[in-house]
Amino acid sequence: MKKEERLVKKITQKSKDFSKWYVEIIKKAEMADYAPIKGMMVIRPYGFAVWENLQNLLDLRIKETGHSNAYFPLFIPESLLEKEAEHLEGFSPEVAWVTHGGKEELEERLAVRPTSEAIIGNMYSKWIKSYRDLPVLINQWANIVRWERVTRPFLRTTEFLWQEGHTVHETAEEAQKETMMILELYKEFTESELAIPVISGIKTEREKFAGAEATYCIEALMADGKALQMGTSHFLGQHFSKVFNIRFEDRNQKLQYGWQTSWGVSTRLIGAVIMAHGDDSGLKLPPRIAPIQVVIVPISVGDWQKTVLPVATRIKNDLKQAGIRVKLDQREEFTPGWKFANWEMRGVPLRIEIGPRDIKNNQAIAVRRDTGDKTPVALKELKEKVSATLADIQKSLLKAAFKYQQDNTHEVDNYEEFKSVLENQRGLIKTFWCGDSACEDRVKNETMGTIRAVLLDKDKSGKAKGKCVLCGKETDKLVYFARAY
RNA sequence: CGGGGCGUAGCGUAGCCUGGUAGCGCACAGCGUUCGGGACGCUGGGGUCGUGGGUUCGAAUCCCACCGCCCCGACCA
Repeated sequence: MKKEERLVKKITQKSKDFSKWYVEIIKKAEMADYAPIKGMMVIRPYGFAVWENLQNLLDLRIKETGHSNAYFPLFIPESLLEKEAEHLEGFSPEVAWVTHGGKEELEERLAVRPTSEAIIGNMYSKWIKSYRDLPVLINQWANIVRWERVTRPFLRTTEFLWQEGHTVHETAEEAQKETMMILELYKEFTESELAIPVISGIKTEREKFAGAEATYCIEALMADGKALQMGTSHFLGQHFSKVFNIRFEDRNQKLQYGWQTSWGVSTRLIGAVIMAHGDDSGLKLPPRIAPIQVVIVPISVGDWQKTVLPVATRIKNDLKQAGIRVKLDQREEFTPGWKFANWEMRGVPLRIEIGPRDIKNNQAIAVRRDTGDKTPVALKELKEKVSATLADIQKSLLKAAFKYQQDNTHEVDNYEEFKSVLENQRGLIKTFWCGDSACEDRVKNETMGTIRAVLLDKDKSGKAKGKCVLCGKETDKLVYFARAY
């Protein structure tokens, strides 16, 4: 009871006003703050540390699969951006343009990159001459600007950070294989590091990336029942290689256009982590990406500086040596109770309390952020217990998120039920769709639901055929509908 | 970009209708007592009342324009 009162007092409840909760958590946990420019935010040190952890973990995977990092220019000449018509049309409403250098008006406008296919394609055409130059497997970590009308911290900001892979291959099969490999890599990454389960599949024509042949995606279900696109992997075919003239002489001495892919995830993932795991007490960060995995709060009573603090310090050093990101909060201006609440707000996965009573018993109290469980742990076992508990928290966060996803995935076979689910419960709707964009548009107009992904064959698990939820036509397209961010 | 709502200290707000010294809580600073779930007392600092213009002797308050934010639609990682 007391606990609930406290929470109500401090932050908006997640269930009561999700949007407000989300923004409040971000500000109070010092993840980010609004900048004095519309739609732009400052990622504060705590939030940026999450990004750095996430980035490192993903970067490792990208490199393990044979890719190298590089960096391309922020500005893209208009003439380059114009080359792929569909691409330009898709992005032009949200491109920021540089028109002046100092006082001089530029002869050609420069786009602030909304994505880098164009500038990278331009460079690749210079570098690729032979099949021996392939595959080109390059990734870049960069900032992107898209002039969005509606923005939200992390989920959609005018400028955001991301990673974009751009590869070129000899054959369509190879490029397709790369596209799918990255899709799987993203899926594995979000599940094992962010503890967010995702659905994956292919986008419809309507939803695919401007200029791509096919867009594959991972999508996660958020706590308000809306779906969030977490990452995309595009099979670009030869669209860009044809317009940027990326040609090579193949093994039969014939000139061929390269087969390309591009793929990316962004700082949006941080927003997903906040929404997926957070609760009324604040953030819950998965241990794998938490800037602080363990916080030690000494109980500052009596001559604690002489009795408690040395033990707390020793614990800190032990854990640090074991490779755990640990912080000892020995500030005197705050009471233990305040610190408990504060670190919970910031989502630290595990707290260790140690006071005079514990010292006597040669123990400390370990408190889990995910469950709230308090367990006394013998000091000599602490290192092992902490490591094990962190691993368990990571697992249980994923498990809880997975359960939520399952509980909110509705298999539906008629449109009445479809509408009612989307209206009342939201969540993911798994159903058949004929493939006709007229049916897709009708759903969007009537329910605001969109097709998040068309399931790939391997994920269909037996359900090969069914009837379109709208028109009733026989189809093999099993899809997920949802309202989306 | 349409429809609605809101801008007063870092945050949450009172005051606006009926023009006349900007107030409160939290946070912040200092000192002291505290400290096992958001401590308490005393003292103190902090305000272009979103911005610009107008009306008026006088504007947070009335009028106009603009900007920003939130919600609901259209567009998107």
